[in-house]
Amino acid sequence: MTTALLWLRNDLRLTDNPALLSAASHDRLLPVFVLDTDESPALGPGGAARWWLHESLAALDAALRQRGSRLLCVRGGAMATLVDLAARTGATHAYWNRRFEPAGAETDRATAAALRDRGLEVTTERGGLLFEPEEIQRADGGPFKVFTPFWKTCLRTGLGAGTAAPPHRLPPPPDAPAGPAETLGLLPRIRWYQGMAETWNPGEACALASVEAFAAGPVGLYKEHRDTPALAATSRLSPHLHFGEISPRQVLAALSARAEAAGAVAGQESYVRQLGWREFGHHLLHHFPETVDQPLNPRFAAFPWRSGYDDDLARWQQGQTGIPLVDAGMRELWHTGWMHNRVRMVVASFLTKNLLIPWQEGARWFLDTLVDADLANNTLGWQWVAGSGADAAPYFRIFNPVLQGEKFDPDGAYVKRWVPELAALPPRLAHKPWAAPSAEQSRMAASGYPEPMVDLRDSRERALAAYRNITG
DNA sequence: TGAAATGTTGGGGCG
DNA sequence: ACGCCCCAACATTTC
Repeated sequence: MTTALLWLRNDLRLTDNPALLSAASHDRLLPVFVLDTDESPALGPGGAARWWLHESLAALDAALRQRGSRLLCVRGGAMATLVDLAARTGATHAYWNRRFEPAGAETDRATAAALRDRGLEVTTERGGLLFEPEEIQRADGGPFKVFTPFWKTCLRTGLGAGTAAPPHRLPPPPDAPAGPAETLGLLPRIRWYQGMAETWNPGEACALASVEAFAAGPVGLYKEHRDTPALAATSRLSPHLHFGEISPRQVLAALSARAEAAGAVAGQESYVRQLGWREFGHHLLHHFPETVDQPLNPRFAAFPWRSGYDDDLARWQQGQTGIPLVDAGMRELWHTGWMHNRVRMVVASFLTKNLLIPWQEGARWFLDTLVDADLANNTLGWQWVAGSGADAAPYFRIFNPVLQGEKFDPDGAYVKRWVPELAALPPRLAHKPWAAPSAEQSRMAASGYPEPMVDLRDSRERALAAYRNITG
């Protein structure tokens, strides 16, 4: 008689889950999720992600129950919890899929050692990346810092194929206390997540439905429409991927299954390249863990960020900057827990360049408000925009939110959706309400829409001057 | 996965 | 017909 612990973390799915498949060969199986109280709160799930996590765990529990199993959710130190559960259930084996965030990987090493000390056989399986961070290296063995050669190496290595079907039936759980998702206390008392609940359906079943829907149509126009935030042209898979409700291998498989029907080679390539950025983010975080809050480029340690910016930071967070595209993005984020990627770049550029507020503040806000809050992707994105990271945009690449708006939201549909104060403006003026006739301006002022908090030209010049400070 | 300034070219209006 | 100027359109450079 053997009993296995299956430690689930960012792999909340039954399909293509290597650890689950291996663990299912035992007589008894206890799937467990631990909300790790030893983890630094800054690295744990933020508010929006906690809502998602709750829903996803509940969905996973339901799916497990259909197969004769169930999920145990526990709050506590991860290592102590697993050691305790092993003792209480007489577990002989433990399984999990590897994860790659520095703190998590360290916890995993310590936990594996502790369980092995107590006589368990511990097996870790391939995690939710196409390539584990050490699998891709430069010819000299070092890590990549530039995306294109990284991605070429990935493509040359081969993206792999084949995903595992979910088991029909799972071994029954050993005697153990019940622990539904509610015991984790992830949901806030105030129902601020209403907008998220209206926008998203967490859980594996919905992840699978989303990828099928995307593969069946929108991916064909992805290359053309991916930068148009008013359209539903992107996959919206980021939170599903973050929690591992679907693996990137499954995404690739779904795309290639539909490839000929959709006739969408260019769109697919362009989309798969985005999965490549996800791989690259994890590669970088693994090799440069300090970049979570330190600039990868050491020159930026001396950057003259402003101080005493709390009020300005709050206006950015609340979508009250007076710049339509920035405010629309920040309000979309607050309401839905998500923001279109083109707009993420614009709001990030505005915070770091036009407001000279450290990118770490923006990164922290995103981690707290995004349902797809992912340490690797978020760190890469913010350092990229700030110009301090790997393969970064040169610092002087400063987005002009008016031009970006006119280019990617030409009729103003996106900004009007999230900033209703702008509804009456003609498309020509939707991204620069300050140029509207004065009667229209006073109407907007009455609706509460603010004047721009900075002059875009002056603040651009100020940013360039600050940049010259550190480049000498 | 930038924007703005500066340079170049060529068509057309006009004396 | 010709030269001149203007300026849009595009290309290049700079930040």
